[in-house]
Amino acid sequence: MSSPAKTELFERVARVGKAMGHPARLELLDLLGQGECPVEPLAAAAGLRLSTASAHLQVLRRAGLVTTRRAGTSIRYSLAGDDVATLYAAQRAVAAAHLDDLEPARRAFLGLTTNDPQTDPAVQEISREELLRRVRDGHATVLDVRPAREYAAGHIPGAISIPADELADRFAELPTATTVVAYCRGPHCVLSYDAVRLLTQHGRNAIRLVDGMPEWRLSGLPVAHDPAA
Amino acid sequence: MSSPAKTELFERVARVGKAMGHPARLELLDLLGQGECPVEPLAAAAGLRLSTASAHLQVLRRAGLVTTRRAGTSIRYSLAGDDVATLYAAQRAVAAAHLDDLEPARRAFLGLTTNDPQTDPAVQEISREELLRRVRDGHATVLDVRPAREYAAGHIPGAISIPADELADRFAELPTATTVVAYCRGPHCVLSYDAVRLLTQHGRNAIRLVDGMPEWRLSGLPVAHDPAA
DNA sequence: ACACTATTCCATAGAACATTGGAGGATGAG
DNA sequence: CTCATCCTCCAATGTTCTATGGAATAGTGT
Repeated sequence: MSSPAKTELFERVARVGKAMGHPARLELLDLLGQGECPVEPLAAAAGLRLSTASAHLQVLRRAGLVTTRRAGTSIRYSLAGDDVATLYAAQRAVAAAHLDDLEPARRAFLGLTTNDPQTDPAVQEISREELLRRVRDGHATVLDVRPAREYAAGHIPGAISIPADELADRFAELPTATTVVAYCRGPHCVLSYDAVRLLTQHGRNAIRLVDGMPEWRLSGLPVAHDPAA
Repeated sequence: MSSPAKTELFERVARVGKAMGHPARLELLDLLGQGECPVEPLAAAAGLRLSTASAHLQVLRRAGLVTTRRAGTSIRYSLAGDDVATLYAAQRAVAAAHLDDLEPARRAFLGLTTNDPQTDPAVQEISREELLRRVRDGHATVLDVRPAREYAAGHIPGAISIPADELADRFAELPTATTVVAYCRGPHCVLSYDAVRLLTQHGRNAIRLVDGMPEWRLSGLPVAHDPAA
């Protein structure tokens, strides 16, 4: 009954799902959502061997989710389009809505203690609109705690870049009069949570922007690019 | 470097992708997009053995994509929410946009000959808005060619139900003065293509509605439900 | 042309997945 | 109570996927 042509058609669509069906590949998509990147830094950030990361990237490429471009001696991977970032966000949303054990895992990973991010004593969040309001009124300093490469690939206009692992040594660069609004890669990135906790422990007013850079961009808000390659 | 908590978090999200990474499961999602349904008709429609279909449905259920409800002696499966239908549509869109061999496979399955559905001599399509306009002006008869069960679970208001396999015997029920606009399950369903070709061969004015029932519903347009269970 | 570097390819072993037929469970009908 | 129906669960098989370390490759810069 099942025609081969039908199976073949659904198999094509399934290739996309299959590619998004492995934790390592989802993490690579998460990282690529920040901007194009060579293989080696991707592997390092995801905690993968180089050959493993390369193999996963091939799967993503064959599924049409990422593309490559040669830049000098290295090969830069990037998402094949905004629709891929949107698909990834939709999958996260479905998982969050219908899987009972996702939110506990998320809280465990991010170091959250209470159920509601709005009432967590350690890390509170504001919306993108609220951030824009506070910046306009001069009450907020926007802090990008992602690695320098990702900041360079695109960041919120006016944001200061202090990668999370340098934050403890670079407090001085942050003004004390305003609230610091930290952001990072997105809802599954620990960097801004750690940053807000660190700043708060040192008596600063610090808060987190909901989501991260890809969601900012997908919302149609402006993105600043570093002129440096 | 890769924390177990991080892998665990991404694994949860990957479960959704993995569930959408098999052609049979995508077809089941496609069918469930028409409305809730017991296992046996699903298996029959997808061309699967009962135990195979059941196993796939368990995977979908564990991934949070479908839910079950007991109705007498049978168990009705349905999509866990509109977000699942949206995710499925997004995955189809990404596959269509970035996979070179999807469109050929689609055309082969649906029996299309030219690249552009608007110029295909056999099957032309109109938008949902155009359908509404024509119906309002009395120039169109809407025809639902899906199985009776799916029509009963939700259909375009005013549509006539003639399942595709009965169409050849039931021409008489269709008015001759208006154009027949046939619709079915969606862009990966062959029923309305076959129906339009059949009607056209018999000298009727027939045309296809773009996409199908789930996309109509997700567009926020009204859906009529059969009072019968 | 040379060597260098970033990345892919390869072979393999182990893990996860899909299919199948049949046994087992729950529900409603008689 | 027993039967019939509908579905799930199970165990076994074959298939596909993943990780790994090392070899191979392909552009680049000198």
